[in-house]
Amino acid sequence: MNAQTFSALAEPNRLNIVDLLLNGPLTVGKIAEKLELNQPQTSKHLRVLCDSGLVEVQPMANRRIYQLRPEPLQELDTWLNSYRRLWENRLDQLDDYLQVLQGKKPLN
Amino acid sequence: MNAQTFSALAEPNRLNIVDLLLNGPLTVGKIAEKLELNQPQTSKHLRVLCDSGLVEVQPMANRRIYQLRPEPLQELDTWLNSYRRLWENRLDQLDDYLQVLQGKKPLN
DNA sequence: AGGGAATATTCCTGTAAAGGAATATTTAGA
DNA sequence: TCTAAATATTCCTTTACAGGAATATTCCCT
Repeated sequence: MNAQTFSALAEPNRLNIVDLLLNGPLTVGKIAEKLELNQPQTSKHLRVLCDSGLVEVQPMANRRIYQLRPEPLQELDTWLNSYRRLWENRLDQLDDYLQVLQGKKPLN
Repeated sequence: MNAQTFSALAEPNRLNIVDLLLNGPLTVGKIAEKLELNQPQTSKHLRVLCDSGLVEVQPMANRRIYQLRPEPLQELDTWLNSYRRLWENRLDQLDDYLQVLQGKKPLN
């Protein structure tokens, strides 16, 4: 797992940008406006997100349109696969408990 | 989504610690040994992981045994749910393409 | 070609965080 | 109680990064 992805998402404004771009691509100006950031900071954060691969840019005349790239998040999802058993075990236990409450299973 | 989780995982040594603890709880000494870190740095990283909730500690006499806590990773998984459609769409498109190759579907 | 809008970059400053070295703390055992 | 092992904390230095302000760049439009 690439730590750079975590590093990019560790900054709250950048996390907000990513969450915002989930609704679709946006220009720098729109991002700055919606998150109440000034333009230079927004550009700088977008630069970091670009470098980490979380975002890509498509020039459209005067504007630069930023949109999400799935790959890093996909890698994150794959990485998480190894960890799911941590809570799936606990959910199994909860499931067992619920079955006990319903009288469907004897208590060990 | 809590940015602190990303912040904790953004440091490569800490990410390695988390990956290592997937195999089971370990003492500070064992972690330091396996990752070739010195003891104070290891303790400091574990402190950060504790503060972020990714890890918990259980004192056992002289030793302190660290183990993973599922909750932050679970939250991360939930957060990722919103993003999965980003690549599932692309997989659907790949699936479509494969069906075209097999002559099962007309090309639009 | 010149002006203005949208965006990127640079410079500066303050702050947070990582690593190294030394030291403090806790606990078991003789 | 004294010692040693395991771990945590502190102090110091260096580096990275975020924000603000100013400026540079790019591109459209007239």
